[in-house]
Amino acid sequence: MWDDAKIKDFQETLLTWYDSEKRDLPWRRNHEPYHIWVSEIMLQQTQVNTVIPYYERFMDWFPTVESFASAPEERILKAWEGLGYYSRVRNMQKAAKQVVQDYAGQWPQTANELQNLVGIGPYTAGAIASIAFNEAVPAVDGNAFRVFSRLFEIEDDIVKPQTRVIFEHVIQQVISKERPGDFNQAIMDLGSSYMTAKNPDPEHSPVKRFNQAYLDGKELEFPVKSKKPRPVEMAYAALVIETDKGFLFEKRSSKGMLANLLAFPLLRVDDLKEKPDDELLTDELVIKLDQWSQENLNQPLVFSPLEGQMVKHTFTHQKWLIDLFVVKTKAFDLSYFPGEFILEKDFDQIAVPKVQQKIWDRYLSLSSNKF
DNA sequence: CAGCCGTGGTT
DNA sequence: TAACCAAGGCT
Repeated sequence: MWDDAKIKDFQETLLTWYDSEKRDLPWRRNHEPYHIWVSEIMLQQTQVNTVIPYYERFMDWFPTVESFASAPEERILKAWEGLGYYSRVRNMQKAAKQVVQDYAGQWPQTANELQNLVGIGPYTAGAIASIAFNEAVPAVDGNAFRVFSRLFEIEDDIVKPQTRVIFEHVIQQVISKERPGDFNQAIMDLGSSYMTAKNPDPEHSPVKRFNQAYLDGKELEFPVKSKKPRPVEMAYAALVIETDKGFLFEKRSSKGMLANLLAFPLLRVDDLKEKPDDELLTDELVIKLDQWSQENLNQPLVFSPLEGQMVKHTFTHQKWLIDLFVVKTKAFDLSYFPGEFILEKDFDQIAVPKVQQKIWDRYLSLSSNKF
């Protein structure tokens, strides 16, 4: 471990660099906890350039924590459309209601208390506490893992949850007690510029003389990170049911993929083998779908396979292979089905996940090709 | 703890 | 293309 003089040297070197080179980001205009919070949740597993336009629009739509807490669910989901990990925004609204009701609109000011809010874990609590309230606590994200594993040649696997605690202890030793928020943000800027995962530039880094891994010629050996398994392939049938009142959307279950979002009904067909030409066995499947419609919609629909290439969509853990089946019919009673008919002109009012957009695009191209 | 939860960009 | 990466948290 470094001695006090080296720690002081590191802090001054880092913060001097940060003062002159820090990125101009919309959530760095002030230290409002609401602003910091929104940006930190958006930035979870999401790149800065992706977040910026979402952040600007979010603040336009929901200028205060009170306005966000009272917004309709469809509106907050729409604000999140395309960002992914949709439970983040639903948890955000729960947390906002906690702040408004349990804390009378006054945010808790320590990392420990902040973790009582839904969706705020160790990293986000540290980030908000240090940036908004100047508490000298670490904020261990992917950048911090990358930067400090290299500086100290820490070989623990960063995929393992307990490794975070090791890094917190190290960072607690070197963090600036005067400017903890700037210190944590400087580490993030460093991790996304000179100390990136794949093409780092340690030679020109402001902290290169503190970078033991670089000095030893082992920059790319850190951080140590075990590999994740490849996505599991799953076959689906997507049902495009068009009526005089609009297309049928299903409100998805509150658990699992794309929870609570609206989408065309999707049926797992994992017991059916794919044909070599990349299609499901449609004859068998059409019969199953007809049965499904009778049992779930109380409506004897007869589906037709929409011939053409299947839709493929890869998530972190799953790869979906989707064939389309269509039927045009008269609107029917939806009392026993969790869903609704939506006219095409109203599609832009609801939040749809990427895979749903792909299915719609494929439907449009295939059905227009017929004529 | 290990598995789950989206999307867009890069190589 | 497949694999990996990006300001993680929940169960």
